Amino acid sequence: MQAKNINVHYTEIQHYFKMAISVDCVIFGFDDDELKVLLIKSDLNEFKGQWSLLGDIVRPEEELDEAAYRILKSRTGLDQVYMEQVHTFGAVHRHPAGRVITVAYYSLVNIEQNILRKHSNELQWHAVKDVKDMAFDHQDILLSCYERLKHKVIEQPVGFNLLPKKFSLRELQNLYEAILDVKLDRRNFRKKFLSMDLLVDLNEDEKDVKHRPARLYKFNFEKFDQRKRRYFGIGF
Amino acid sequence: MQAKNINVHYTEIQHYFKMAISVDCVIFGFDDDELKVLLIKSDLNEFKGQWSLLGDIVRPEEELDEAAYRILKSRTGLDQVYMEQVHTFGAVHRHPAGRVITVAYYSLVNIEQNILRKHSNELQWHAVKDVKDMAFDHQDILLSCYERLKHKVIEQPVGFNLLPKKFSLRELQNLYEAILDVKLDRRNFRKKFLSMDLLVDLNEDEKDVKHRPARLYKFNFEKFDQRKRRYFGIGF
DNA sequence: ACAAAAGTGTTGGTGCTACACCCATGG
DNA sequence: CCATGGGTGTAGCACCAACACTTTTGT
Repeated sequence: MQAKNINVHYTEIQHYFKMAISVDCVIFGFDDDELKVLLIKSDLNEFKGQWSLLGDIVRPEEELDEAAYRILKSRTGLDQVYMEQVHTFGAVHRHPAGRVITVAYYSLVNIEQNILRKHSNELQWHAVKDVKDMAFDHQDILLSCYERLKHKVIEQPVGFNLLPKKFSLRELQNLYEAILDVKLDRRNFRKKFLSMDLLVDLNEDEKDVKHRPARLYKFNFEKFDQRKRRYFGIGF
Repeated sequence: MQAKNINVHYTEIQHYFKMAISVDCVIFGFDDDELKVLLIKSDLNEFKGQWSLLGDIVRPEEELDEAAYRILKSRTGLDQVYMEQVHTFGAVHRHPAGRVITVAYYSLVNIEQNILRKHSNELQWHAVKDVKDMAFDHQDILLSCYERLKHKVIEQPVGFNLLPKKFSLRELQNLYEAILDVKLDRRNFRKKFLSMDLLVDLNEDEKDVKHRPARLYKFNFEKFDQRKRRYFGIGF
């Protein structure tokens, strides 16, 4: 039997318009030297008391990215945020309300400048490595976004989105150590970043710290964008 | 206004069940030292004569991966094929029949052992770099899958899925050169792959070739799987 | 003065790049 | 014997990992 093809027999597809699409946002932050994720308490009976990602149905005339951004903005008040689509989850019974297929996004925000809209205990930051027993298949979604982030952060300078505009090398290292779950050598780490020549020395030091203050830097995104990417050799 | 949240107010979502989900398959093959993609001629009026990817609606009780696999199998007859979800495309008017959101997959098949079901000119292999003017947003989908493949092939041994079980180092190098669109040094390429110690020398040579026959190898997937992955340093 | 974290160089090893000649086979 | 592609080694360079002591500041 030849499979019908939507791109051919589209007069027949009305029958199939019975699914819903949602987006789920894995909103990462970095605080207290830990990678955090913003979760909301589910009040579905099926998942009473469990935590879930921030998500919503995609509206009929709304783009997927728009929907994800709408959720992010309505919850955090933030704009201009790094966001990336990761994976689409479509297990038949993943949602109790029916066939709801969800597109997962992650985004990277700076927790410090983020004032949550509703400062309730319905919406909280959780350390990624401590999260468990999430509602729906959200644990899988979180994991896949976390894996993507781990991967991304070593090949693109996206980690800076989790830090304040001004940061010390120590904070930057703590960020990488938290995300990748590794210990790095301080001297090698500094050498690496300073030799890339993409950090701008702000001639300014940390304040209100109870030891020798560290030098502050910002990342030079313009310079990075201009630089041509080298060929990345086969490596597995 | 607070956004409604599907994970909370699901009694209201019936209203939204008006979209269709499809999957589109970017089926890559390698032949004649070129990366190919399997396309079908669209017979929608809107796209008369243009080429499109192989896709279909996801059935109500069907997983996304299942749907993609069904399409692949029904068109190529192949099973046990490498397949990976890449991205979901949801532009509001991307399909003339209504709101159809599509999940893009790519897969890697060995063209030689692949006998197309219908040997018609409706279904043909095209050199990836020559494809243009595709139906729908399929050009974008193809591009995103191709970019993903380029990326994947340098960090995971997926390229072998495009080759016969037995292959020469020359074929392997041609494959990488075609996918990455670069020229590689032959000696360095051999050194690299042989030193990884993941190719099994089959003690067998090419046949029916009008010059010195090359040694044949296979890839040792078991050994690769057992090997622990080294830490992949920050590099951008 | 002490505690705490910032800052700094060198060495050895590994892996990448660039490069040219002889070899085996078929015709 | 000629044409075609197969097969091989070395040297320089860049990058990475390992490693310990001095400096600055706050208390």
